[in-house]
Amino acid sequence: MDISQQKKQLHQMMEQYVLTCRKAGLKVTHQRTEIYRNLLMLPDHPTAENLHKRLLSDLPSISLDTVYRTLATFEQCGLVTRIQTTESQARFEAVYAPHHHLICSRCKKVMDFKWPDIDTYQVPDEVKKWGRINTITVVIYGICNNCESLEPLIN
Amino acid sequence: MDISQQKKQLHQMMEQYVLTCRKAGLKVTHQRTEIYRNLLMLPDHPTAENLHKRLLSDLPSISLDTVYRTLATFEQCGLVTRIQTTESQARFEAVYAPHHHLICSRCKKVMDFKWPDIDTYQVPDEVKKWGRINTITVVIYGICNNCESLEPLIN
DNA sequence: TTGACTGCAAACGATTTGCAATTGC
DNA sequence: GCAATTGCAAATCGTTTGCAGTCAA
Repeated sequence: MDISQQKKQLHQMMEQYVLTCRKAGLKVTHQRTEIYRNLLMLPDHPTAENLHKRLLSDLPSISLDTVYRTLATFEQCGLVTRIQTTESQARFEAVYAPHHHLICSRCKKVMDFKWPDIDTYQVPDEVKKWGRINTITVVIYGICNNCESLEPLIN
Repeated sequence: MDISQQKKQLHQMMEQYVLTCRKAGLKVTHQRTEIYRNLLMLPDHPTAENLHKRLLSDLPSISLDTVYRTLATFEQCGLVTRIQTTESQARFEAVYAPHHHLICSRCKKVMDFKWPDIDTYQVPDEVKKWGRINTITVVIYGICNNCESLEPLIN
């Protein structure tokens, strides 16, 4: 995808965001808009703190609690997802398409990947009997190439 | 599996636990043993607090920080796994066999299920290129039958 | 104009830590 | 006996909340 097309898509997502806010009765504030745009432009699963630090250059007075509050609000109206992790800090991402996560056990970075086939596979019977299934997410743990080359296994 | 066989298996796991502690240079204390036994006997993915409350009947003086400390120690030597959740409290389970999780979005209860076939499926190329894969975990979100029958969707 | 939203500071819940007493090896 | 482990209390971290001023609609 070329740059101009990316811009177009970003623009569409931002318009969609405004509509979603309107529908939910939320005011479209400067802070909220920048938080959402930042999540879209740098889709690297930041923590609330990460996000806050990045936003300070554009919004020098934005407070960390606004970031927390906004993420909680966005989560409720389905604009943002809280990612499952074993870390103590929560990570967030803008909702855009079903996907799965690759997590590096060393650097903790989360990478997205698509696995459309997963939905075509038959889940075990015990799962079907358990209840109504909503989403199937795959989380793969491993060591990313970068970490593998940086840190030797035995030192 | 009948009761006597279950007892036998529990016994084996406890013996294995002692060996793992020895190998890791950990002392086999009363508290550690009871924490591990409790995790094995009630494999319901408790939080540290859940676990602490249950242990109080057998060990009236055990402190919550010991439970936390012990779980962290067990995690490091591979006896226990910290489960990925979006909740603020961490959940734990004794490590015994590869499996996946069914999480009810309403009651938050976690159920285990096996899906041995998952390992035979081909992961996407981008995953193979990312690095060295360790474990593949599937997390399915949905509503369990119990919650579905208890709470109506619209009220 | 007005209620929703923000920044501030203070509270909160979950988890971790320093320390002296205790216990397994 | 000695180092590792525990219980206690206090500290810490991430997150949430009450409040008074501010801003989008």
